[in-house]
Amino acid sequence: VNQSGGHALPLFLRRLMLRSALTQQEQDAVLSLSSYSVKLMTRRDLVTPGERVDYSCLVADGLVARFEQTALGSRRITAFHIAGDMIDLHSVVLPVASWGTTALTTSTVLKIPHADLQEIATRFPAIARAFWRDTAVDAAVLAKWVANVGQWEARLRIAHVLCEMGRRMEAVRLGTRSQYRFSVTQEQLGNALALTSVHVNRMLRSLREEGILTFRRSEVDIRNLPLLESMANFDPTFLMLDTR
Amino acid sequence: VNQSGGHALPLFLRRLMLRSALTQQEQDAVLSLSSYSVKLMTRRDLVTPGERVDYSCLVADGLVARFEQTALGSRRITAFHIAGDMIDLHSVVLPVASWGTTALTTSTVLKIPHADLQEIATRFPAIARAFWRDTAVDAAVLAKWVANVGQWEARLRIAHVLCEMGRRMEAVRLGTRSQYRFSVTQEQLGNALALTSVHVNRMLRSLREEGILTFRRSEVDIRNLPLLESMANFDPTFLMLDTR
DNA sequence: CGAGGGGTTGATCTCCTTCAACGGAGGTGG
DNA sequence: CCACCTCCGTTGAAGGAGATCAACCCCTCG
Repeated sequence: VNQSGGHALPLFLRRLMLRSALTQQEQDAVLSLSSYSVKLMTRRDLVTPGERVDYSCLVADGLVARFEQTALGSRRITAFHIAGDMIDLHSVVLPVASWGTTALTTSTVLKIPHADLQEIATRFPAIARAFWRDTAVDAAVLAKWVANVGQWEARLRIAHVLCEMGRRMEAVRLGTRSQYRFSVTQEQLGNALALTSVHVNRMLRSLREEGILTFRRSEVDIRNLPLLESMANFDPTFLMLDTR
Repeated sequence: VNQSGGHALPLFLRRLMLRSALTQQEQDAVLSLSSYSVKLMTRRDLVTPGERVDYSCLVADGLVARFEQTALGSRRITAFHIAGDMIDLHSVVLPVASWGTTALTTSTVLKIPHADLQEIATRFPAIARAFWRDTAVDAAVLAKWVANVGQWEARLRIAHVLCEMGRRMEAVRLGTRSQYRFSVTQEQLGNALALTSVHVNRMLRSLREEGILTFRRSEVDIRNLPLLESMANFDPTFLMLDTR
């Protein structure tokens, strides 16, 4: 109960407060949530699709993906989650998730009982609103992905995701918007963007050859961020990371 | 205030209650929400992207689409909304929407002030939870779309959407899961599915020639629903329309 | 009756997939 | 400590699903 990974709750609170104002009392309630920490190896599933859960997962460290799965077992990544992200806040109100979550790298995750989340949401309407708001932002990001995957050619899709991740990394101080660690394989990146790993590789090469960015050994280094953002038509407002 | 389109609130309440249990008192609170009804012609925008709104939109009649828009003006449909759908419940907690909404056919929409929605959500935690849950289901549907658009070839994407709309139409008694009115042009359907209208046309033809379904003059008639659902890998649970 | 939007079909082109091979880095066991 | 193994990245060649371009049709509405 509130063992290691103790940095995650403050991080989560900070993210909540980027989007919602909370009183000191409400902040304390969030910080005193009980939790237990779980360490996951690469490729370990955290939640399998259709499973009933009674806790939500807060990433303390590492990289976790949310995915859809068909009856045949094929998976499609629909979201990447980094430290400070509550992956499945949704499950508080939808305990039988339609999606699954899996660790892309060795990760530490805090499991927080639904009962506790529900309790503080009921006690503090502002917290309920903050949770609801975070779920709404999540939907907005997914809507952007639908548009992104459906609308543009491979290079621009890759560009868009790398812009998005940069902003999110920066918001939790895991790097800057143009330099950060992103431990996905080209295969996984392609899976999320509806591309084959072969084509992801070729497009990364073309971006590299044009001096726009490099992506080697999990390190993203965007050399020409304004160009990348403009070609991807990237507009960060949908992330709701610096508004109030 | 609560003029015509008066059937919409009961429809909305029924949909909420498919997913959440509410006491009589809570039900009354939902039904007595104030609203004013707006009639929209085809291709009229209801909310433009980036606009600040102080009301949410409940579809009473017609077909409304939610879309993403780039700086250049190109649009991508990310959701279809039918009677009983609260299109942008999200905007209660995110008043500056990142998306827009537009009428695909002549439609009637009830605008419900955020202040009122917020008020009943604060007064009744169960209603707050029901709203939050609906937002979570919306995210789940979007996640399915990400996977659907990214994963399968054109025929199967079309099949999947037609299965989805059938279930939703049936849930609000606008038809059956295999026969319903869906007033989108092939252009709009393609826009939502990342396909050109030309290719949508060809795929609909191939589905028709194989006796699986017809889609003429806005009327969807699925002749072989089991086959369609299985080829699209359609699993209706993500819609949360018959669970509790 | 004319105009315009949407549906239908054909021909060509292209972006991306598929298949296949090889290389490099890290990890493991002898 | 080195050999082996496996996963991932890299590159080439060929094939295909869907886009693009361009007609023509039908229906509706003014």
